[in-house]
Amino acid sequence: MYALVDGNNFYVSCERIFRPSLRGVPAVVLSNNDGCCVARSNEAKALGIKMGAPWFQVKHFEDSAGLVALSANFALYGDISDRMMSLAAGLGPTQEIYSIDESFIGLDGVPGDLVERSHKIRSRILQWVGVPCCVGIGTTKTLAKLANHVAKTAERKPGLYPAHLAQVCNLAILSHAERQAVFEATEVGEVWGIGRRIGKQLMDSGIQTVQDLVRMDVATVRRGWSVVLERTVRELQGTPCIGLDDAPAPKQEIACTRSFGHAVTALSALTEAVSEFSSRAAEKLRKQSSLAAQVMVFIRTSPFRRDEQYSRSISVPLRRPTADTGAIVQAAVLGLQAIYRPGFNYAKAGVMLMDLQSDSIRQGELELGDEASLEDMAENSRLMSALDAINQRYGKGTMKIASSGLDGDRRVWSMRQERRTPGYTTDWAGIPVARA
DNA sequence: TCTGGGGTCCTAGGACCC
DNA sequence: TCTGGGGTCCTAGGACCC
Repeated sequence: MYALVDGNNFYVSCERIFRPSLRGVPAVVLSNNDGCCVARSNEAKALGIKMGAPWFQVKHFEDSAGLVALSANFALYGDISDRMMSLAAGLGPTQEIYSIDESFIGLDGVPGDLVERSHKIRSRILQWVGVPCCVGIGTTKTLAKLANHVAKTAERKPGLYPAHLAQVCNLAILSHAERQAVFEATEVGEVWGIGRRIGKQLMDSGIQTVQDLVRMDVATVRRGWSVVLERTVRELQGTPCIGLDDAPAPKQEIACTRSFGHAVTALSALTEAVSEFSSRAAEKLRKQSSLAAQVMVFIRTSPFRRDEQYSRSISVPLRRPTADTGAIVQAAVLGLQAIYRPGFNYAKAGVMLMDLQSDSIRQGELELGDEASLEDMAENSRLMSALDAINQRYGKGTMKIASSGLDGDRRVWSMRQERRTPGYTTDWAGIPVARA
């Protein structure tokens, strides 16, 4: 048995903790670069604002409906997430943190009434952290996800589902008829694992509701679609196929990519950006104690513009697996020089570290004399530890590689973030002040 | 004018092996 | 005239997730 605890409109809810004036009003949080709406309050949803809607298309609601938009404040969301997760963990013996606002809880062996227990955890999270969340319970992770959807939707759109399923929904204790009614009221596209593409294919072949999908024969699903969809159907039928992953493996690739605040044409600006992205990626790499054997760099123009398009990437193998910022930046910049073409308005660039391996395994090698020695490598590794320690203690970017540009204002490629709230819980200067 | 970022898994097809 | 069979590994691309 699994539960899924999921924060409602998570980023907006985080912002509302410290800005009570946002409660009850339509509010959205924008993606990086203030580009798209990535979180919407219920009031914003009611205005018809879709997930991922470009900001410039819904901006008019600012005047007409009092819509408030904020830039993403990931330092805040990450911190609130940690607090929420530690309380959610109290629901059962095991926990998988699935995303910034969701965790699966393994419920095996939990005594008593699961619904009552979930309501308690839910109010504790609301009271102690300030984030409203919903809990879905089912015999498989896919069913728990579905139950969570029901719990949220029953709250937001009265009438679609029975009112007693709002906030906490345990599909496993519903009567057969009640569960069937829920399945019939839910479109296949809402199911975890069914995206736009497969959703449309299913609809086209007459499979419209979850009930239609559950009734399908798994062999037909496998033949007509894939083993992935077969797993989803089995999970909906109550056969667990996806286990709880409470000790996630280290990442197999690490990326840092950004759209620019303004189009960039010069190689010098791209070099700054690529240096910065590389060094951030290298930092993440060291954090999970890995080494990278390859660096991929890409640059591209904006597909939304009429201009002539250009998009290219290149993989640069590293001479030996490394987590050294200098070596990774060097490789990325070399790659950039190889793919750069003058005359284009570049909108985005990125760096990905690939072929990751643990830093506890070192490939031995022959000393050929013309390359950095093992002593140099050890030296660099100490340098990186010092760099990370300084930035950890005195704040991100206290020390950085000079090729990423020194003067913040002249970095034309920096992303736009015009509406960001302070780091209320992560920055001394951002702590809210209460006045008498 | 203005459209995010960071991941994972699966499959098909080609290269290569004996 | 007539040219095998059975594997593995790698990669690119597609689909999905939040």
